[in-house]
Amino acid sequence: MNTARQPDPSAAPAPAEAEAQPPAPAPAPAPRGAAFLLAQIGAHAAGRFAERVAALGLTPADVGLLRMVAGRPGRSQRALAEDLGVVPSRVVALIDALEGEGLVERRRSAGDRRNHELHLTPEGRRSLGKVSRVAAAHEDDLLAALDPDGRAQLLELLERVAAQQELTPGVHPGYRTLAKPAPKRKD
Amino acid sequence: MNTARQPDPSAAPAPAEAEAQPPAPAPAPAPRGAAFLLAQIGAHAAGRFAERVAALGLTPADVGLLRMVAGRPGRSQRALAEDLGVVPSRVVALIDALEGEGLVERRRSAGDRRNHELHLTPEGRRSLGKVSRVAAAHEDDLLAALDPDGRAQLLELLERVAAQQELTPGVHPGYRTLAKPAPKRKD
DNA sequence: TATTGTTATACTCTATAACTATA
DNA sequence: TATAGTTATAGAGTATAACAATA
Repeated sequence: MNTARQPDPSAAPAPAEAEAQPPAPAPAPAPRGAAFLLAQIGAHAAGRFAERVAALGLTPADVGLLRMVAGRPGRSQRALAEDLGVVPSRVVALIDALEGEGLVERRRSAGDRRNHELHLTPEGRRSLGKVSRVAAAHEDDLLAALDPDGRAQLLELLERVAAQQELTPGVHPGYRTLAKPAPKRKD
Repeated sequence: MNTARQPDPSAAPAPAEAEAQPPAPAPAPAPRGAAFLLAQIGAHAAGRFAERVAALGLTPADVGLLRMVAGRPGRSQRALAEDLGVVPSRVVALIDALEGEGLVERRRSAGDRRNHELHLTPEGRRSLGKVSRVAAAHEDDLLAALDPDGRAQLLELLERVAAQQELTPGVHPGYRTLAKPAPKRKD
């Protein structure tokens, strides 16, 4: 795994493309707010994390699911679906994959035989351990620009924002059919 | 548009599910680092922004494209594709949509008739103006937890991270086939 | 022959809804 | 009749690659 290189079209100064444009002091209404930076860095971070866990044969969604199962073993798929904000059929597919790799186990509930209690296998636990190490490296690379003090500051600010926005701790919105693609065009 | 509500399964304490797990003081390896928060908040921000611009009949990708065309009118589709890190055929589809709504215009280049020079129409400019207002409201809502001082701090920290990570200003990684979904499973 | 833009095709992901088995 | 889980189907979005026009 490399460390943090992005292509870098780097928007070369562009030869002014003289045509009808004035010297253009601020030609591009490029978004420069914190909201855009958060979305940009967030997507970048998610992408890099995906690359890293892909090396472990996992997707970010897999990781989230492993974490939730680890956090509360015995959970039903329906409960999981609700917490993640996805449809139950999607949980089926996700668990199928994890079970196929021997990381998660479905157990028929004794009490209500319709339920599947979800549990991590020993290998699932090992896998999650690897994820933790990967996540630590990821964090360190992503915040390479900041010293411990800056990182603490950033963390504190982000926590305040997350709390005020009522984001469920540990649940990435990526599960929730990310903001319906579009209102459907008319042509 | 509402302001900032997310479901909120709120991770109820969970009845300890006694089985083989000890009382588990920290049962869930829920990610609590800044990297995760950045990804989480970033996705949330992107989703909310998508909702807002959807009200204008636009997708976030449309907005990015409008901004780039506005920033450097006359650009060719190929140049745009390179800057965004996407394949040219995708630019075709994006521009088709924007042209269909009369926001962008293709003009055959006089010099090289293979090229299409892209320009904003007056309506495209108006549309971008609306986007700016929406973006400001979005920023304000997203950072409601922070006072002006905190916002400035956050912005500064994010800018440092973005620069170190070599993120192209104004270009959301969402265009770049977000980190190939998975390494393909073996079952 | 190389390049810009376009179209055609295939693939992946996801939600919807029908279906099974339990209750 | 209602609920947990599953399967079948269809839709959206995207990349790949073949193609047309121009250089």
